[in-house]
Amino acid sequence: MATIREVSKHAGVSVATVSRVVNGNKWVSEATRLRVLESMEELGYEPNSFARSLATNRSNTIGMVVGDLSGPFFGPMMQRAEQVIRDAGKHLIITSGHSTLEEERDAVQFLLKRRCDALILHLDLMPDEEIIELCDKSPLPIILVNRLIPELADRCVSLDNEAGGYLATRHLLDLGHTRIAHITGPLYKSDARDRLAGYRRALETAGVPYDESLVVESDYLESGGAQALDRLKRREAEFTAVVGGNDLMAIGVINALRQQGVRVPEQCSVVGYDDVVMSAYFVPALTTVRVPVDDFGADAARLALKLCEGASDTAQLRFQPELVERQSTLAKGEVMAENLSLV
Amino acid sequence: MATIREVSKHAGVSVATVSRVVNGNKWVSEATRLRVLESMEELGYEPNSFARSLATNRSNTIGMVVGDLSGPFFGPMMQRAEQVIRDAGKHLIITSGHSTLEEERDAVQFLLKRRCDALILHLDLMPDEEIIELCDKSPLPIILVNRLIPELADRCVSLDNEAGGYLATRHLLDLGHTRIAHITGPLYKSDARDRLAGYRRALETAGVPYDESLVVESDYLESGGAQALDRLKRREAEFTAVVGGNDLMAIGVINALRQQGVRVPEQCSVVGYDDVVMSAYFVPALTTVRVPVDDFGADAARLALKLCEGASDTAQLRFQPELVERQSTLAKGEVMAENLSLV
DNA sequence: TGTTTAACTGTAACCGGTTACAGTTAACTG
DNA sequence: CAGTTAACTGTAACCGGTTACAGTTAAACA
Repeated sequence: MATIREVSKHAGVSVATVSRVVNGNKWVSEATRLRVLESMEELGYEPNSFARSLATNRSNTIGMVVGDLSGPFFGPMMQRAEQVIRDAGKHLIITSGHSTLEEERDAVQFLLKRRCDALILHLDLMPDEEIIELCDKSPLPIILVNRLIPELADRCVSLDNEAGGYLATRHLLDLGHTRIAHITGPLYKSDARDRLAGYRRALETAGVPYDESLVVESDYLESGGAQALDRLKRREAEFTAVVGGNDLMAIGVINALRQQGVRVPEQCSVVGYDDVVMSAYFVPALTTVRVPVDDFGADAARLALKLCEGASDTAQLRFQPELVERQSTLAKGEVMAENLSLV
Repeated sequence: MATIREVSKHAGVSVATVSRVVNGNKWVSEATRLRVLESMEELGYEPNSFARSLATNRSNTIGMVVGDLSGPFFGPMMQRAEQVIRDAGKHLIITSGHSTLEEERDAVQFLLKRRCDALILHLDLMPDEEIIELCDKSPLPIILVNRLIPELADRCVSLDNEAGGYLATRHLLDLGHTRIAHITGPLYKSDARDRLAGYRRALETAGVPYDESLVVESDYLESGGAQALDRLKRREAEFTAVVGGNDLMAIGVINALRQQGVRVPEQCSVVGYDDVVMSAYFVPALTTVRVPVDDFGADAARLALKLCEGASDTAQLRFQPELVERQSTLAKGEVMAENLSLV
């Protein structure tokens, strides 16, 4: 592979001039530029990215940490982010946090060693303080996705989860339901707490008393949805609708209800959260809260690129959730059988 | 950030010695090693990966091209590959081919410029000859995933699609079906052709004549499944079962059948291909052919790492498909209504 | 005792770019 | 016409590692 010195010799100019041509510096005469380009072509010259990075101290790489490379949630986010970053001529390195704190730290350190130009992080488990310290210490721009840390608000791309919880619950209230169960995600995660807060606000606004026995904390997994339903049953809770903390748990709930002979949505309405691809295919198609993960990806990438350029006038990026009505919810008036009791 | 020279000064040794310690070279006395390690610790030294790459001409990076970062198919593959590669202390750079030939070429060139140590490619559109030429020209190891090119067999991690097509069809034959439609993927793709070949072999083996009018070429998309069904209908084809070229088309077919009032599996059995996550959740849960994409990822990564180390004694990695029986197929004896006719 | 050899360490030349700085024109200004 | 400036080009130092080679020491061997 040809080097810049070979090209410079071939074209009869200095290496500096070749470098200028390669980097589009304007102080090169048209004649020289053409001669150099010709030589480059002829020798099949490709700049060595290692040398370039060493000299400029920029890797032209943006690092990304996601919880899971295979989950339905992150796919669209990565897709759009990669698109944006590649269009800018840079590379995206993705690593997975695998949903353990240790792995999350690892993944971040891994990317830092790699001297990425910026980092886009989706961290589930790392506590706020640790992230704040991380941002303070590292010299490179760091973007947080799907998480709002007040101290770093202008580095966060997030969704208003409180509003999402409100929206889901409000939808059921509007349908006439008043006994509404809520299966939350792990409450050490802020998104789960926020959704719960939205659930409570919706009830309050509608004048429906908050009933602790209708709320179960779970784990965002399908199996967790089924388990949570089991706990509600043991509590002898009565309800005609369920707000799932995410789509997977909602699907778990529906499957478990079905096994118990309860028909959805006729006897019990269920709302999900995330609008994962599968939700549209599931039967009954899931009514859910859409989280614009793809926009997260695109905006996080754009923000990262901007910060790489040295910009600092960043505005907080906060998205509003939307309700997607499908077939898993029904007005209480249309409930066919008597109210559901799992006792 | 401390450099190797600062560390060497601090420890009172030469840069060569520090480098030896960092790289685990054995010709260093224990005392010196400890002194150097202490200095490294004290100064918070981290080797500069650019400089290292420049000097060694290795990037410690493996590049991967997939059709789509967000699809259900590639997720598990990336997940496992990343795991394996990170455990080896290297990085994975993933780029997406976005299902156009132009983008596929782009993605590959992008990674080559980056001077990855090896490439793992899932190419849908690039013709065999171009890939062969690519492998001949580039000095680095290239692994092909989900594709078998005879000339490069020892570089391919693939599935026996012919066997898969056979398996799916055989399953339906075993259930007593004889009028079995097949909706193929685009026949310029070898996997679609192979599955079709398997379909034919199964019929032949069972003594059922091959009927061209039962085969429709489509596009691997859900909408394509519905369209294909439409074409069968217009042909006035009669059948009691369908072999889908992949899960998405199978789901498209089932949804379309349902809209026409045909019940699945009672009136028509449908088999998918891929065993995408969604298939288990779909109602009826899809009977399908499992493609071990996660193993593709892991094995491709391992193979890539091995080739990086200079190994050359590679054996071809060919997986056998498995049938996953779920609820979308039923014995013909149990067909409730009369045979299905869409006329 | 002289010679070989193993164990360890250092010097300096690379790897292939970028870029500060200096130098050379030629046009332009006062 | 001297002085300034814009346009262009080259030299060489630098980025921060790796590693060939040479040098030193001390133990092992003949």
